[in-house]
Amino acid sequence: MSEREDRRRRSDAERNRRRVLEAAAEVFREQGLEAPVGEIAQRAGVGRGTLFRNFPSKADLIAAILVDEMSAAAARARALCERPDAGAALFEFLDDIAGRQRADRALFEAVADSFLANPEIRLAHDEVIAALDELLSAAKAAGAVRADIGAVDVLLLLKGVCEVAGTYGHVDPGLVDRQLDLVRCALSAPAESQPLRGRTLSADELDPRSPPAAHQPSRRRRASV
Amino acid sequence: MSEREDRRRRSDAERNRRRVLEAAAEVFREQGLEAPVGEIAQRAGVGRGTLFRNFPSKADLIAAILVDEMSAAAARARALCERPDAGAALFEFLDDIAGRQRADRALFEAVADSFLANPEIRLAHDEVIAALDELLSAAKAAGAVRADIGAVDVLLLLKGVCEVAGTYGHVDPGLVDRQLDLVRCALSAPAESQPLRGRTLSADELDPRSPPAAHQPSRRRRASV
DNA sequence: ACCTGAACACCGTTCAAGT
DNA sequence: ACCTGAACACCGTTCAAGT
Repeated sequence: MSEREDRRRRSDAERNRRRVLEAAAEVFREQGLEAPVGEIAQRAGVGRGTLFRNFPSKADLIAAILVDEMSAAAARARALCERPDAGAALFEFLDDIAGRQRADRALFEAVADSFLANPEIRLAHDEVIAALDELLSAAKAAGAVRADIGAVDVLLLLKGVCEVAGTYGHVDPGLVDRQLDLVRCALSAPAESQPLRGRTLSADELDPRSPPAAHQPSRRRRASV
Repeated sequence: MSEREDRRRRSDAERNRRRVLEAAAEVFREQGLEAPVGEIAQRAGVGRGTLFRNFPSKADLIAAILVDEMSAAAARARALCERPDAGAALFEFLDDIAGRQRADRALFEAVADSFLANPEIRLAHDEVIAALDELLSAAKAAGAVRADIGAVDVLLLLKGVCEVAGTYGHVDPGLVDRQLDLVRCALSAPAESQPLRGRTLSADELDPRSPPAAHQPSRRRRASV
């Protein structure tokens, strides 16, 4: 409770931390994740040592940015849940994410590596899945989406499109829209016509460290439907 | 024509080149593309200089492997064209590629970077597109696939699934099958129900260096239908 | 407490010296 | 001609020395 004296120094450090985060987001957006940390530190106006004091490794820095962007995405998804047309809301979310990926090479590039290790990423990821699940449930209820898929299925399809968007999005922007339309076809196809192999996974089961899946949901996290 | 004397020396060099290629494919398959070239040279039993004599850069080495695998994939696709059930043949090709990606992390990881620059990759890529186009035309004629998509559309969907397979394929193998089933739904959905935005691209238009697309096919390369 | 930049380790690439 | 490994450049990370 008595942290009055610390404030001054901490605020300096906190300011540096924020500067590094902003510079990193900027540099990664422009150059991709291979950009050297030296440039980030330079643009943030701090020494390299300060960068590593706040983020023990480059991967941690990337993860921190990813957490921010995932939380923001989850918030946007929750906002879309208010929309009257649930089907349109879901597809608008997919368009939204893919559009951002087109402007920011680094966005989904980061998803590949970091997931497993970082617990903060896990939390943000769960948040995204929960919001997407809500959107999806409403879209199913509205008859806009087939009943036999889950939020993880949708997220993986989206990841695929974003990966393509990162590679070819700058060649022809319409290409991403087209891929998304195809995903839409897959999601709205009648479930009876072509049953899917396997089953939808829970967010937990995507974590490689989790045991082979006991097949029983351990704790029900209900999305307010 | 008079290359008798050279043969002896060349055969040594050629053997080294092949050893490097084999070692590289092995190492990349096991460790991904970030594996150090030093280990490749060591496993091939040559000095690092020899590796760089045959492949001016690590990217060139990766490209060489990719060309081999793409040519092989194109050959398999052409073989599938003989099948009586054209729809099944197309989807078997998709399963085949995705299955290989699951076993070899590096396979599609390489696609992202190298395409643009390397002309040999362009040739192999065109070969894949041509074979896929043939499979696709037959599947359309058989009524198994909608008429309004092209080979590039299919390839990009496949790339998306393979990207996911590379990241999560080891968590649950069935996940990849499921994603492929969803792609299948997208491909076999009736074209009338949900028209796609944009238009399908030609292989040339995927090349970022090619001009903004004159919209007129410069040279008709007919696939023997 | 926090900051800094010199120093270290690692990896892709080059090249002088060998045969 | 081709091979080799020492040497170089670059980048992530650490740490002794500053304030």
